[in-house]
Amino acid sequence: MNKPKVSNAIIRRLPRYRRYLGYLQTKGIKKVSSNELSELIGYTASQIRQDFNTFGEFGQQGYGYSVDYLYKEINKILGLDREYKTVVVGCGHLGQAITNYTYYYKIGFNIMGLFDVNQDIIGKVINDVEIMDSSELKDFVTREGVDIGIICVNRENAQAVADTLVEGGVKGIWNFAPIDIDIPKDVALESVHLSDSLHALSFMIKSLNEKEQ
Amino acid sequence: MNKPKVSNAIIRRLPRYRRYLGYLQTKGIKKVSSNELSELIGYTASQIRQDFNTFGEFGQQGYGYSVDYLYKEINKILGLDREYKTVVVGCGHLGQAITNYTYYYKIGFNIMGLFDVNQDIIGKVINDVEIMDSSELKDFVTREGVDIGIICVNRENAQAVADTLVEGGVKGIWNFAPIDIDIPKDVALESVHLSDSLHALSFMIKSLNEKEQ
DNA sequence: TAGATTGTTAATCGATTAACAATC
DNA sequence: TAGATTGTTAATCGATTAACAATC
Repeated sequence: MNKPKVSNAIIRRLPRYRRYLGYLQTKGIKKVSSNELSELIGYTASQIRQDFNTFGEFGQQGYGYSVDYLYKEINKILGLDREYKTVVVGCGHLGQAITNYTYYYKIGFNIMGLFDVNQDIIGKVINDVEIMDSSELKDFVTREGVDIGIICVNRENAQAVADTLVEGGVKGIWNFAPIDIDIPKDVALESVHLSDSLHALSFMIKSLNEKEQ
Repeated sequence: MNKPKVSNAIIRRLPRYRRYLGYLQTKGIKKVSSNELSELIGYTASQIRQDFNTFGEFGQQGYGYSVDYLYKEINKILGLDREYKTVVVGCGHLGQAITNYTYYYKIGFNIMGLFDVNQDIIGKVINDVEIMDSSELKDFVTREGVDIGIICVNRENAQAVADTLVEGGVKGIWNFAPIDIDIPKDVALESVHLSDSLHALSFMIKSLNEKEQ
């Protein structure tokens, strides 16, 4: 009922904490202090403690944090302690890359269906999932109770696909089309704007160039 | 000499301004006020004016901003008024998607070479560029004066590829491997952490769920 | 117990927003 | 000229950092 309202800055840091804790786990490290994490990740120890304490008390004074426990708790915070039924719309290289990626690191995101409008590739099977005609998208999403739709179509069709996904009842959309799509505010939206990212890189290169001169 | 030190927040907004100004251009719109931009993009008019004035005076009091002029100026600010020699390392689906993408929206990022370690695909041609053996990467980068390296290899090999690119003398790296690579601070680095993005989406879905209950 | 490190409050810093004088 | 809108300063807000008491 009472939304705690977590800032976007913290949301962006959480997956990073998770990544490093996973790394420590593979190293067999059992315990870590905020200072050690600070050295590893690059955030201040103070910020790390503040971030964790937004969600609970996960440490032990005088000792530090249990890597295993903290990793599990952050997974819970991120909502990674469950499975998400997922579809990919648009099976070009990007769609296939994302499908493989999600398949490979399979932790909770099950690709239930692939969709495309191109008749030449409909019927093709990728990672045990058949590519279906996009005209079946809405029915499939509704029938199967799909949670997440991944949009890998072009700019022109992205909004229409998003509308269909929302009508079908998805809870979240991961958008790769280079456009800001519009959806109801009770559906989560995460967009990856590759061109924006590339242009930010261009800016940084230019800035470093100017500094040198 | 004197670095103006532009905040990361502004850097992230700049490509977005560019995107919307490009959109206004295709609509044939010649003039826009900070209030109109605010409505369109979602930032406050005050922030928009502040952002622009970090770099210069691009508007005219009582009138607004010339779309064409502002678009050109933002391109200059972003360093998009030049060409970048670019290579892609790793030609799986992701590498090919990025190659196609960069080829399709060809504005300044020329893919000069593609590299992979897989002998089965070396020699294959994508968008007029042949896939070469990764062992030739460093020589190629040095010889051709490559500016940007795009890393689309797996986590295990990403740091080694980055090292090679830096040795070859690139000015910037666009990294898609799910790891924080380490490079000298005079080389620009932009990482796209797909898993972090997906996990942020998961968090947002969970938060919206909890709000509903 | 003494030392270490968290949890948390208070201080600082930076970014965003509001307000308005300048001026087209 | 009057109206509109920028450029810019000042006020506010929020996020980060510092400090330290609590406590393992």
